[in-house]
Amino acid sequence: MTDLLTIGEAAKRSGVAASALRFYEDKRLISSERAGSGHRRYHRAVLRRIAFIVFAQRIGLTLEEIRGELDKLPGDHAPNRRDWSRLSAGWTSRIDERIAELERLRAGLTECIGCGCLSLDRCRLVNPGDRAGRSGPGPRYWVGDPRPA
Amino acid sequence: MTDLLTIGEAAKRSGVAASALRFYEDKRLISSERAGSGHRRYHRAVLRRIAFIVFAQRIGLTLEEIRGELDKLPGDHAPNRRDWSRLSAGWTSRIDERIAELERLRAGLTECIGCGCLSLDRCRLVNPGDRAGRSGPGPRYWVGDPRPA
DNA sequence: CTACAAGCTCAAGTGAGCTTGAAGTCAAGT
DNA sequence: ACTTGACTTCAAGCTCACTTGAGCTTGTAG
Repeated sequence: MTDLLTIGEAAKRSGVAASALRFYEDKRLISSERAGSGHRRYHRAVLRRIAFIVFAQRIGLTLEEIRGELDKLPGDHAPNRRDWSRLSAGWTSRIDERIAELERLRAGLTECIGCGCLSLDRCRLVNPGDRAGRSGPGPRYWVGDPRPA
Repeated sequence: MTDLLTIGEAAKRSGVAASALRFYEDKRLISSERAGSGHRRYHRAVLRRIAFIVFAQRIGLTLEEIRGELDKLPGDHAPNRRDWSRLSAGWTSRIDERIAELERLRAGLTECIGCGCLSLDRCRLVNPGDRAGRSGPGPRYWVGDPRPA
């Protein structure tokens, strides 16, 4: 047992399917070396990278965005504590905004739904301004959001 | 100006695209009558229904689930305050769970990322148990989640 | 009467994030 | 030598929530 992992081992340890790991590699979120056979060999460090990816996904980042973050990691040394935490610096506000929205929605459950104000043009809970962003279910351009060119 | 809306008016008032309204109708989330011409005519009440849909989506329900909720509305009278609020009864806990997760994630930003514990098999922040559900980005069966039969 | 905007249907396309299948290679055990 | 299982690539498939386009009809303003 060296400290290089096969894709199966990496999948098992991370809980992420091998097919997903190949997909991530294809999208340049992770990288591997190859054994003589052509089989992937992962450094143990890939596990932390994968953890970071899963973490970031839960927060709501797309793989594209996550790749952008990972690209900021230094290439000259193995990323340390500070390197990782720098990446997540901006996330707190993102989380805070989402929590704030959920709290407003929760308040609306008792205050707003069913009352006369549940109306898209009048109720601040579901007004178009709040519908920007992509944190809802499914990949869609939020109603009222201009599509990217 | 009767109290029946064309699809264009409904779209404008709700902020939801006409194509989406047709799509919702196709999926039986809303309904319309037809003018002699075959054009859709919506009752004003559809606006509240649409508001409910948008609201529920922000909370993280799929259209399928939303349809299930809407089906619970009484057919014998126009839904009133109580009818609507009954629907959202179970949502509070759903929101609370999601908020709790986001708070844990936020805590992890300062405590956990970059430290030795950012490891998928050890860190409670990103462990597989927390990865169930569909509240993240994109339609996917969360890693480790069994696919529905 | 003529534009032209708005509506219709139906099929196909989009995007994210994967999974699945086909067809083949490689490594280990019996 | 043979089987089994893990791996490879590449293309195609899948879900969700829509949007877009083609081709046609309807409604309205001048």
